[in-house]
Amino acid sequence: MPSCTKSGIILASTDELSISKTLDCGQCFRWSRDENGAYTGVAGGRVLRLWEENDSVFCDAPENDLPFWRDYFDLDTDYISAGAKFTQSDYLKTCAEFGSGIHILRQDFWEALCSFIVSQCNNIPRIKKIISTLCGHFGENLGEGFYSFPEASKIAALDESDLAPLRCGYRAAYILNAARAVSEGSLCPSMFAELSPEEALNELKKIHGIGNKVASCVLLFGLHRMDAFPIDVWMKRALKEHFPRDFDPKVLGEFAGLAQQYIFFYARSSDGK
DNA sequence: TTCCAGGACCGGG
DNA sequence: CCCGGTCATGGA
Repeated sequence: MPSCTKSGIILASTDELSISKTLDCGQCFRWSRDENGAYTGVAGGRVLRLWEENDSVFCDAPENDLPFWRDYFDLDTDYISAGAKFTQSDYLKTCAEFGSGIHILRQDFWEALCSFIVSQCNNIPRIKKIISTLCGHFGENLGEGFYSFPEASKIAALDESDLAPLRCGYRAAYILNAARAVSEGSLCPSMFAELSPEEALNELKKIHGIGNKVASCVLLFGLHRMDAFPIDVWMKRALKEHFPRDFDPKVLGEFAGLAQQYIFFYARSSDGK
């Protein structure tokens, strides 16, 4: 992509970070790939374009935003070492190898919360479509067709009829409910700092519309609690087929959530998505 | 037409 | 604690 390189700066090596795996593994819903393999998306009210070239990941971020994107892509965590610990079975090793280059993004808490409410009993293309519509209707216009993820306070002020264009069905009430909790401050990221994994899970599940799975996703993707282990229909199938009946994710250690993402990505990929 | 998708809630056993 | 029904929507 010669047109990209003129203003590109290096974000990471392709050994550290695979942008295609990281952005298409199902943890985020606001990135899209163009015909050249470059990705464009929005996070933190910023638009970013990034691509791989000559064993490096380039991006078009302004210099001032580099710290933000380094944090977002979690570039200060050693994923190569973390992934190398998953040697408990050949299947797990296969998944870890297949998913090498995946990073767990440090996404915004409210965005992850809202996105994974939308995700329930839904498929990924439609989740993306609903979130795109949500941002287009209620986010800030960032130019060139991009919109920020709307603040919780903005959504909290709406009612169900305002969310009708999303076509998200019964999830609309859940979105409003969560938005109000975040907006009022009864639910905020800092309140989880001192909580054990179980306590944090239970705190999130107090919100009507958030159960075990969505809460686990919020912990992993919105609070970067790497031990969280979301189990959806794909994970249930994989666990049933490749793990003992009494399998406890705790045996996978502090990065169990990364293992979960390797397994999820492998299961979906080998099924043709 | 029926089944499925990164589920959750509710009632009853 | 586990079970089945129900909750919208759209694509296969």
